[in-house]
Amino acid sequence: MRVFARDGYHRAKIESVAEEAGIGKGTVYEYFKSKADLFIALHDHMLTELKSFYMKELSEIREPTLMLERFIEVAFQTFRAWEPFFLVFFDFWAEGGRGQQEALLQTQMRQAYAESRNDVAAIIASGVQDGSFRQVDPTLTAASILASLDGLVLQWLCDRNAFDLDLMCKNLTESILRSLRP
Amino acid sequence: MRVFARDGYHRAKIESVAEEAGIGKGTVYEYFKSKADLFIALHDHMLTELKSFYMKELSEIREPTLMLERFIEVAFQTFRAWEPFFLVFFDFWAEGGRGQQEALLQTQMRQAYAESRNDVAAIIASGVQDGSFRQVDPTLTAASILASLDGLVLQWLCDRNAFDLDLMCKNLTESILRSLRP
DNA sequence: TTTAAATGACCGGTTGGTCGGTCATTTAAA
DNA sequence: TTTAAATGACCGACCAACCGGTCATTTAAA
Repeated sequence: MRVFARDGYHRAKIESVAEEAGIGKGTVYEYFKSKADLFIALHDHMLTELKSFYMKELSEIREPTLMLERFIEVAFQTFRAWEPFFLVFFDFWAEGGRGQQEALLQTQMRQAYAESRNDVAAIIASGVQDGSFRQVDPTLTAASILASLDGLVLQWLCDRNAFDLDLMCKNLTESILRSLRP
Repeated sequence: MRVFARDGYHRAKIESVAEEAGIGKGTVYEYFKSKADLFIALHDHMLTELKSFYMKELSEIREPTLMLERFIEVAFQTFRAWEPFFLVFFDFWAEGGRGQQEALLQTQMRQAYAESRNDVAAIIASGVQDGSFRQVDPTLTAASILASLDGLVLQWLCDRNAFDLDLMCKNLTESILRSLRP
């Protein structure tokens, strides 16, 4: 993760990865078939890690509004705390977005996105159900909330002075909750 | 643009670019110092093109609400119409997001982002001024609107079946306008 | 002693960039 | 008007660096 984050997928050398891991280059190939395979494994691993973090932080909350609030808050926390993590996403997007090569990566990204949308959509739907939120399409709304978050990391990683993360978190939470008010 | 969109920056061969342009490989180097130089020139060109398109579509509108509505609509139009254009953005983000290499690209991306934020912020600010919108921080709000749009192209390009663009456009417009209502 | 893991020197394919040379067009001399 | 010189856009064969992946050898565990 550190090497891919620093150098990007294509510039990253297997030898650097080995070095960072404190092993020999050949040893990398004892565990991973190829560079692409290693990259995909990293993608898997990161998504699992991220998801389990969210689960832990949200597990005890039941109320839709609070859940959504907390979800956004946690997202912003991860931006700061797992910066290299998100830098690698640049490459996942670049590689997986283009179907041509790395079809497997694309498939996994689609699944992961779909899963995230469903998770968030479930929160929205329950809020619509119990009247906390107005009637909206849960999936579309979930997609656009995730999009805001993705777009903001992107913007922030490109220029850490673009905006203050805490202020942005407040601002975004308020906007989203207002847009969902019945 | 076509070659970079299809193959991605790193996989794209100068020879392919030359071929696509119907010229010899050596000729490319008569006009561009290096692959990176060509890429940066493309970035410049695309941003100019995009901006002039927005200007044309928005020039006659004065009312902030209508402007914002139209802005989002135009954004969604460009997603569909200029697909390869946005595919290249994957690589701009991946290359420019990492300061290490390609420092020039990063600088230009930061400027471009800042400029876009300012343009949108101006619309928001005028809406706040004339009472169409509630009191919000124009820059933060502009950043998050742009983020939504960026995030949505990303998601849509990764999986064109993720959601319907027209429905999403309607949904997002409504959400944003609601969140800005006084 | 046997087996398995680890290693890094090495190989070969790939590709960014170079360079000597060609040729159509323009300039200007005759 | 004709001819010759000058120009520079264009070309692609070639070079050298780089790096993913292999494998014969070493190390160490069982």
